[in-house]
Amino acid sequence: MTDDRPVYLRLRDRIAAMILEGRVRDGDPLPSVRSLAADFGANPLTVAKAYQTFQEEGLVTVKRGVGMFVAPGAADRLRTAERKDFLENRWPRIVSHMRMLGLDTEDLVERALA
Amino acid sequence: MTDDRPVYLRLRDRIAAMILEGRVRDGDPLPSVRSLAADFGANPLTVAKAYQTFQEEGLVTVKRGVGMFVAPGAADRLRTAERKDFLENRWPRIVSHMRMLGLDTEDLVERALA
DNA sequence: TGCGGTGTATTAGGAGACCATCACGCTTAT
DNA sequence: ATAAGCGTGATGGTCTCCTAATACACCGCA
Repeated sequence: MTDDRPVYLRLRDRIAAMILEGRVRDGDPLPSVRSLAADFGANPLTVAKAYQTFQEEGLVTVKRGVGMFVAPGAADRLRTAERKDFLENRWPRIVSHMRMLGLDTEDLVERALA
Repeated sequence: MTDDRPVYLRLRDRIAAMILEGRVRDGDPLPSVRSLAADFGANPLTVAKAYQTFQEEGLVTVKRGVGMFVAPGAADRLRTAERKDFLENRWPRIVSHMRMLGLDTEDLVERALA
């Protein structure tokens, strides 16, 4: 209801949040696909699909038979990429939508600090 | 690429924008499903599906064999509903996402709506 | 009355996401 | 050496959603 996006994308967001919020740092081990699958009530392959998107960007390194680890500088690179995507793609649309709805600046900022 | 959402939802946004921006007013005829389909390169039934979401909310009235028309007070009701949805559901997530990225919400909002 | 416009019910196709299963190769700890 | 845990590959199936093609029912006007 609240989020109808695919499971593997929500998992991707969860993993990204762990890195961006510093809950896991460079070189730290990430949760195994099996444990994350158990936590999330999902299939291990679905979790693997989420991790795969980070591997392709070199943000996590894989040691076969051991696990997945945060790549060096992953947090910075991820933050840079996410900022760029947000500011260049998402934010302009959000702004035009807000203008179309005639939303007030004070109202938005006020709610943002709640 | 830039928007992977279903066609009927993008059409819904386009129709909503026509109403919210006052390009069509109460009682005005809306583009026929066939003409909109031709413009958008979509199927007439896909357009009909977009219109259907507005019918269910009573924002457009249907005259079979004639066309679709903007219902009385549609713009106001639509604006109210869209504002509520944005402020209650979308905006909080956007704000938390900006915080995670270390972006200044207040600064961005003021620049955007200046 | 006939024609061209309208919306729409039916039906079917296709794509994507997700899960289940089995198996394999790898590494680490016991 | 053995066992346990790890990521990964190959299949296959199911489910949901989106989209499409066809055909039909309706209305207004010449």
